[in-house]
Amino acid sequence: MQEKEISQAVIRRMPRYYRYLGELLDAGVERISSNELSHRMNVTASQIRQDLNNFGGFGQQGYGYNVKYLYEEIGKILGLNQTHNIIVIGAGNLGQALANYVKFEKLGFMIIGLFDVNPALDGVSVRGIKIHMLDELENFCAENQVDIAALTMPKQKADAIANRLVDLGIHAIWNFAHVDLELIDKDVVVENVHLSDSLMQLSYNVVKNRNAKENNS
Amino acid sequence: MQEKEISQAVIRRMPRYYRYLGELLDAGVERISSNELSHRMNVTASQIRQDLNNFGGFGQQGYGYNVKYLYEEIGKILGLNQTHNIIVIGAGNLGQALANYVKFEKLGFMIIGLFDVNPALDGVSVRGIKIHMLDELENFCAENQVDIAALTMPKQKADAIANRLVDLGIHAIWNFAHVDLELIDKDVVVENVHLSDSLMQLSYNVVKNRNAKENNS
DNA sequence: CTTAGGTTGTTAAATTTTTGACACATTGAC
DNA sequence: GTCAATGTGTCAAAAATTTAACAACCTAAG
Repeated sequence: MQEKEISQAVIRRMPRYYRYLGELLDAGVERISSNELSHRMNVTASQIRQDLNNFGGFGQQGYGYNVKYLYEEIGKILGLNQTHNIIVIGAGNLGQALANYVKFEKLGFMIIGLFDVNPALDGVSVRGIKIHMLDELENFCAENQVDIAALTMPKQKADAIANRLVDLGIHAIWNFAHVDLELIDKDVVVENVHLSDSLMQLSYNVVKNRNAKENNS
Repeated sequence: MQEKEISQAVIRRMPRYYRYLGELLDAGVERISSNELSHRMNVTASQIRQDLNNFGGFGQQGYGYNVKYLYEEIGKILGLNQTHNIIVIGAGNLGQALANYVKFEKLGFMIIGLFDVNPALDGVSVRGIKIHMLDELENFCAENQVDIAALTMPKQKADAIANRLVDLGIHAIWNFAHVDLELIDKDVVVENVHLSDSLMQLSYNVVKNRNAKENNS
């Protein structure tokens, strides 16, 4: 069905389009041209048209794009027309932060369980979501449809748990641990969120900016 | 000093090199060739050499790269040879998660204060880091050197606070709010961490993977 | 000292990504 | 109904990024 491979560079931009279209929708805007959207989003109109055309022609010449229609179509492309059940491994601050983030539910991502090894957390609930002990993982996965696992535990344990999850039939991992998971030959999709990396990128740009100023003065 | 602009694509890869070199260092490895590193990291050796050469020749023909030296040099490039003071705006779960993340300190990023509007949090400490009320922001910035502000509050307030921070002399923002900050003509470096976007990317790949399997069967 | 093997820095080619240009379809005013 | 204005989809050009190739150089063994 997927006619040709679409580059991840394009995929990375789709959520941003989705966000802006959602805002337009809330503001009651009915239609928008690639040109106007390009001004708001600070990208070229050509890129918007090119990106969208990877998935089909959603616009109409002389009219532009219907905001509601395009919003829904991008939602479908991103798989937001179905719900995804998520479990979070690691019920520390970050795990609990994810559980508390209501926004995800609006997008169809339901956090249905948290797991940890700390006995003090056993049975505790976060916004109605129960924290389980890690050894209950197998039972839980047998009784519930789990689509995505978010990994927020220390990096030392990440690899072992990732492999355990894949063997349990979970083929998508949202990885917050500060390692590149080694899942060679496994049928699994991984999305990394490396906060330290992001912070280092910021740091680089801070220092660059500071140096540029000094040289100008 | 910065001879030519280095593309953000290269900068995005530097923290990953830094991480792998740190692991090699811990493992007691003294020297490494771009070829061996490329196998471990699953990139081309050519890309490694090309990337590093943007910043100067750190290797030696016939020898390779000295792990310790290269690690330190990349650290300098990323600005990790100096400390950066961070304040976190929003002391909810995510803000507290950041405050609890010891790893950042090892990299030289010191979280020196949390801010919130919730009176219940006034004076509470997270790992020794005090939570202040948001109206103390001006005083705090006058009395402390603040390099980076992390924004973890709801998106509705993000823009106003970002502008307030810049006016207070903070020129770097680590933005977790689910908006693109509007800081036109301001002298500020922004690094976005859009968790929802990341999750949508994962969702796209999940659905794609699922479809591919169905078509093969 | 010589030489075979190994590895970088660098140049060139290939590939991917982004931008520009325009034919042609649609709208809406008159 | 006509026509100027608008705006997409798409093709081609430009720019950026990645990969390949190789000369120059270093290491280390004999």
